[in-house]
Amino acid sequence: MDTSTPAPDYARLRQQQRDLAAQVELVDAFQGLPGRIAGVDTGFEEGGSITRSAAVLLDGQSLQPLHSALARRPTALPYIPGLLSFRELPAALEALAQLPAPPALVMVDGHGIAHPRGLGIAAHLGVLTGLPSIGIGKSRLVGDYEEPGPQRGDHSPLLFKGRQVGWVLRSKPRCKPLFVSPGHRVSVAQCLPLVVACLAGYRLPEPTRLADRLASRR
DNA sequence: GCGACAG
DNA sequence: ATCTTGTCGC
Repeated sequence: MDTSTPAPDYARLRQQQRDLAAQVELVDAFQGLPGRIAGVDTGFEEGGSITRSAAVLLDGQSLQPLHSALARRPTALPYIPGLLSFRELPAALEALAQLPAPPALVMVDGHGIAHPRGLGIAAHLGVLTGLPSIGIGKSRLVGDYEEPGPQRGDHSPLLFKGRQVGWVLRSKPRCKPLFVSPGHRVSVAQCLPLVVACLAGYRLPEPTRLADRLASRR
């Protein structure tokens, strides 16, 4: 008999993204710096057959890690640009749910609304959990922009289909810029200062940097 | 048809 | 994302 998994219906997944994108809220759910911030990132083991997600909870003021969690799952889908969230979200949500306390904001490695259909992994995670979220991409998926200045903090708007979907941020001198976009319940204007406030001398903001260490390296 | 394309 | 050590430059 055939024990293989049925072929994923990519057209269905894309339609699901359009439906969920309609639920994204780009209005700030809080003011100032949240007391607890979570960072989420995903890596792979065994040549890609195992998906490994990490979630780290940090104190929003000191940026010190309070707790961390790991989740492993058999990889269900291949990597397809634009459909990344369906591949990484199952494990990422599991890791996030293992944290002892819910964060007031989640920073995810990947894009927010800077996506072909407005639902990058950070936006997808935000809509499913109801939590405010921000996407931190390390390279461009969609949008046009001017190269930001060389100083830490220099930035320029990321434009897509006639509107601003995020920012391109020089988080560290001599390093490639970061692509910052809101996920859910955070405004385009506020996602930038929130990420800048989490920078601690590295290219990636602390939440995502710490989650990356657990999901990939160590 | 051709080029682009998160992790 | 992952396979992989040392090495050049700031």
